[in-house]
Amino acid sequence: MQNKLNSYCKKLQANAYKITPQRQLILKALLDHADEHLCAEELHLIVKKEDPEIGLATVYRTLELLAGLGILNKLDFGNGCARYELAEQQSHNHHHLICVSCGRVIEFNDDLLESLETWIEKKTEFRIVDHQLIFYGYCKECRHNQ
Amino acid sequence: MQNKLNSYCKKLQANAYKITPQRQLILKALLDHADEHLCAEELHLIVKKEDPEIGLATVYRTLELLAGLGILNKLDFGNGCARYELAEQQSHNHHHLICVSCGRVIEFNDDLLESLETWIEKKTEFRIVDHQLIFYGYCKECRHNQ
DNA sequence: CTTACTGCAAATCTTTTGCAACGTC
DNA sequence: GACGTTGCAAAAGATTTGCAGTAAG
Repeated sequence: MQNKLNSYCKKLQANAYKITPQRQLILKALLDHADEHLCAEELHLIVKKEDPEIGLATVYRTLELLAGLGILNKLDFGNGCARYELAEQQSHNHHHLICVSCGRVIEFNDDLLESLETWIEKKTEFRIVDHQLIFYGYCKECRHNQ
Repeated sequence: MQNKLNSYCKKLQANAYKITPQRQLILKALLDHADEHLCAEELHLIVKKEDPEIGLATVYRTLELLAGLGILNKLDFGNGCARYELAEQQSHNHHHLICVSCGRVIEFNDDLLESLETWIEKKTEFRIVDHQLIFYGYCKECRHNQ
């Protein structure tokens, strides 16, 4: 936990960004909720508990900054707001199962997509640098409740 | 073209929705730009050429209606606005390559994902009803221009 | 001390909604 | 004629921006 926070701070410094209490709070909150895919508003609620003065705009600016540095992945689950996850600890090949009934987001790892990418690159001469795969459906619990 | 328009109108009527000039114009515009992934605003600009009175809200309401009937797929490429494509003529397994340089959207068909879905359903007991796969990268042209 | 960063409020952008008028069936 | 549909304007929700004050290096 603490060493991850440190490495993020180093990355900020390495790019001439300053380590501010707000940024540290936001990073800490992201680490504390590493499995949750928070959006800006939710993150704002969390960090406000520690520092009620912190502004929503700061959260947005920080998230954009961290995503630009590759510390975060910006995700779009079609809920009308962007969601974020820590990039580092996830492998390249992890995807999301979104339950259309309860909204639960389940992570799922796989590497089948890698061979697919290679095939596409050969076939289309498109140079792939990133991808997003989302499955919509019903999770185990929702299926049993119906 | 014309028979597709007819079949969409029949689907509307079958669900007790009325065939209005606005809805016909929107469907026609979607057919005329079947390869483009238009967003509400772009579609509005197109149909306004035929009927300057048509309102943006009507476009939004119609798109939502058509997506609900399965005539359209609603897509989210992370541009801050929803985009739409005609569902029917596309197979279930077609995906999008988005060039991060020029924004071009290239379609791409494949069925590798089907076996992946089957595997996931077995492994996670998640019942998949839909998916969205997006690749980000550089298209052939942008690669050559650099 | 310099320059980046913050909080606030206002602006922006996409999408939704309320409502009276209108048009389809 | 009934009721779904439209256009407009206002509202809503997410995100961005301008700016004056603040603080990190």
